[in-house]
Amino acid sequence: METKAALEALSALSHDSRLAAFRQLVQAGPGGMSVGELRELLDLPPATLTAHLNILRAAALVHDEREGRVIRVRANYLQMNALLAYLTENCCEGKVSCDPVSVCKPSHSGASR
Amino acid sequence: METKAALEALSALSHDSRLAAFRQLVQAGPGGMSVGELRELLDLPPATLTAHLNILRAAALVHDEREGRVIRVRANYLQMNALLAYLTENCCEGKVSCDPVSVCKPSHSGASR
DNA sequence: GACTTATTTCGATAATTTCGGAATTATCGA
DNA sequence: TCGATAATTCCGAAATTATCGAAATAAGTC
Repeated sequence: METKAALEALSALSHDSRLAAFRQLVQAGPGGMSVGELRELLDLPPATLTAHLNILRAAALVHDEREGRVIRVRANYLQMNALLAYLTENCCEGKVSCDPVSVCKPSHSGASR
Repeated sequence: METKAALEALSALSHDSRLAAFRQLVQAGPGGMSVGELRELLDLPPATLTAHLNILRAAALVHDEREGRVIRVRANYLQMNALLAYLTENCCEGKVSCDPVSVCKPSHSGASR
């Protein structure tokens, strides 16, 4: 991951509602959630939620898939892990335990609902 | 770590110069760097760098210590790890490999230059 | 004390981000 | 095709954040 992408991901996450949304999705796992479920949980006006989702999307922190009238959103674990790795890169002059971060993977890639 | 602190850390890191500064410090290890060294590396006017450092300080992402005329700044690895842990908390409904993050520790706490 | 270097605070201007109502697009079922 | 539901785009006022010169503070040297 290069700096630009990391910055985009970090600014995306540096907002109350977006951080909450992302964490909900991370905890929801590979099944993700619909925009509507998210909207209800976070209690935001639709336009506001969409604006936030667009920022998370642009940062590639979430994925989208339309399922009929509903849009299903999922956390992008690869991008999340890439961000964590970026932050800790070459940590401590390489002298200490600084393995490349490997934290969370979606169970089987492409798992559906 | 609670949400408020995580948010503060994320916004602190979501800026070009601050991210660069923090990563320099992470890579510098427990020895840290002086504000002056940082200023030269990042090529920023003193007032601007101080403003950024104040934000990283408020977020507890860095520590300070005055050494004579110089101020030595160090990355706060505990806070960094807490942030990573916060982001991945309860990842994937606990179904997959989601161990609490443990990424980087300062070699011996309190090591001085 | 006078001088030098290191860093911070102040404060004013400039740039960016946030919010959300209203209008719009997409999909489905009848 | 019509009506309902889901989600998005548009856009501009309000709030927040960034930038940095100039003045101030801190510490060391002579």
